[in-house]
Amino acid sequence: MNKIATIKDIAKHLGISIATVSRALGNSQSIKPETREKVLLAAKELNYEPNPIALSLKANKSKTIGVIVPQIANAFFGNTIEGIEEVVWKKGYHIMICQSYESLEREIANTELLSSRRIDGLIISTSLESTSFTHLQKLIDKNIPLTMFDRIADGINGHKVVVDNYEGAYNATTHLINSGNKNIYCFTFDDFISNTHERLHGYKKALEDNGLPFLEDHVFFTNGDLEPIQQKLEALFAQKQKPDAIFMSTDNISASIIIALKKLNISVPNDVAIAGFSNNDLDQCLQPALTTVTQPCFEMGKQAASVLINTIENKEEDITYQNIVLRTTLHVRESSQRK
Amino acid sequence: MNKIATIKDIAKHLGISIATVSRALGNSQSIKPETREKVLLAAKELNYEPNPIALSLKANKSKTIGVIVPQIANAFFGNTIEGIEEVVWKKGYHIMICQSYESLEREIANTELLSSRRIDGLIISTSLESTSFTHLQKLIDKNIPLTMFDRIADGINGHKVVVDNYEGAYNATTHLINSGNKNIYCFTFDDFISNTHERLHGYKKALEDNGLPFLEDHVFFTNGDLEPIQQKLEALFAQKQKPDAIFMSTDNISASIIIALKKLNISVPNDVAIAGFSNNDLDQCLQPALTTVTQPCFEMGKQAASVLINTIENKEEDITYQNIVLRTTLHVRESSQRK
DNA sequence: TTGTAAGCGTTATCAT
DNA sequence: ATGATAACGCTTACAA
Repeated sequence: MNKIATIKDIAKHLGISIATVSRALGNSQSIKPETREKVLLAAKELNYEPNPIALSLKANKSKTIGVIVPQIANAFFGNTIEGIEEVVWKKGYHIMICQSYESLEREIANTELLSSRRIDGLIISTSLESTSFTHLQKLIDKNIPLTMFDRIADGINGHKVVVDNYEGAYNATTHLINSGNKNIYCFTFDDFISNTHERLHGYKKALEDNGLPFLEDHVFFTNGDLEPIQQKLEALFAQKQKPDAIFMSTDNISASIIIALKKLNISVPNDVAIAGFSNNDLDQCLQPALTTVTQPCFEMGKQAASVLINTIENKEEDITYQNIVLRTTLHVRESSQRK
Repeated sequence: MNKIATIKDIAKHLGISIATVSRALGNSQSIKPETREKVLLAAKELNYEPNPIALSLKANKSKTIGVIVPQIANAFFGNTIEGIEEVVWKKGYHIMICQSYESLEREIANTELLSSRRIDGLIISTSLESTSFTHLQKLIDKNIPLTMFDRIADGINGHKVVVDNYEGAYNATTHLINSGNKNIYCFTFDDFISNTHERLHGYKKALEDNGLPFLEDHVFFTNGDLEPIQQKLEALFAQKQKPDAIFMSTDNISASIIIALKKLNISVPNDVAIAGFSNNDLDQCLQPALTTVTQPCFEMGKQAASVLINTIENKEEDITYQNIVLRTTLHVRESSQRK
């Protein structure tokens, strides 16, 4: 059993003071080169590793950034976290990841836990249940800086990193229209969460700009669960006036729609054209007829972490919160032209 | 700006000693109930939150468990981490997640970083490059307990949580044989990594038990990248003696094979039957002809965390390392019967 | 029942 | 250039 040495051990070993050891190990000028040499050597010999916990206590900084996402196993968030990590490790920080599982209650619990763990900052994508944000406000009151990404809280002071959801939805819908579709449905989550709100807006505007009517009953609100989506599709395709196309507002919804269409034996794009937000590699590969709007998750994570760490390290200055908007990419894999 | 109070603040506020506050806040018996009341009240008023960093320094425990996996965004590891988290948070610990990206170098760097961060234990699934495990041995020498899961290092002292890879492979291969297939290929990673080693073994044994020959050239070693897999398949199906079926040894390989077959216009199960390891929901849904061996990721994570925390909290006793083997599930979605 | 003080590992402010 | 000491927040003998 190899106990990790402390500066105290080194001091004792060398018969000098701990202060001198500390200076030798740090960047201090006021240290005789030879002493430094000696200390460095002893440190290596004794297996010294600085104790970050002691440093944290001293500096009142944890060098830890909290991350709260709905679910890691979701590819979108998984990839974003990779981006966060890339930046964070490089800057000597580490991350503590929590999952809200789309529950506001757990999100609040996580926020409090992270705060009590003395994180230096928080990166969050709020849960679908989160309509009130007092837990985030509390954090800000404690002077813990914040980056929100993807799903953001408008009234809250913090960095905001999002993609241009409006544009993505607009482009996808426009693509469907240009492919000759007129009777276009929208499957989305709701009109309150920041990102789906914008996407619904993009869908509407694309219709309008192309002289197509926006019909309330063409918007179906869903959390992405397969069952209700399948039922809704079944009902829609039982009508005499069937959908030409569907704009899918989220990852989950896209996945469920693809599966449901398969189960219902509705062929894409022969029976219906589909386009929408999706970051899942597999359905890109398996569905050549699917046009997807993909988000730069990795880049998003990098930006989110980058602005946050900047703020953390320059706390003395006035904080100016960044509003970063990234572009989505429209992947057209095969014409969705109706026959 | 709401500074978080310390016990010192409370003591000053109440005009009593720090020690008394500490006792009131803890489980000490030797404290007058009224004093405790007073302290608790003041703590609430002043916004007191215990500082885990100070506690760590005192107790020489970080209440932190390190987790190293190849990649979070991979559904298998994402789900496992969810299981780990479930247990860990409940026990008052938290996790620090690192990714090796299948690189031994990064795995070593991560191990050292986590160790210097004073983790209380490590949960790891080693990278595909990891054939030497001195970095893990170093950890054990530092008395940091270890759980390995999925991909394990045989010679290393630590808990091991795996699925019955042999059985899973045996069942999948047997299923292919029972469906009337004789000329069965195996696509696998290698014969050294613990899990794929066992899977190859299961494949062989199933052939043997059914009186089929094992042919070296029927085993294709691949890291799961699409390109080489597609080329190999193209070559195989250009032969006069085409494959009847393919046993796929890993998640990635399964995904790439499905995509490649699609691109090559080889139909499943008409042209070829396939079965293998896969934990991706999507391909389960999209490929009714695919028979999959799924692993209980979530359960695996729970077990991994559970045995580790037990060891951490009972360090005084002799450590007995657990060897936990979970069962896989064979999902047969449609007969892979050859026509 | 309460207070005093040492200690966890480190840095920083004094002196020397 | 170096040493002694206080401080970070907390727990815990030891004294009172």
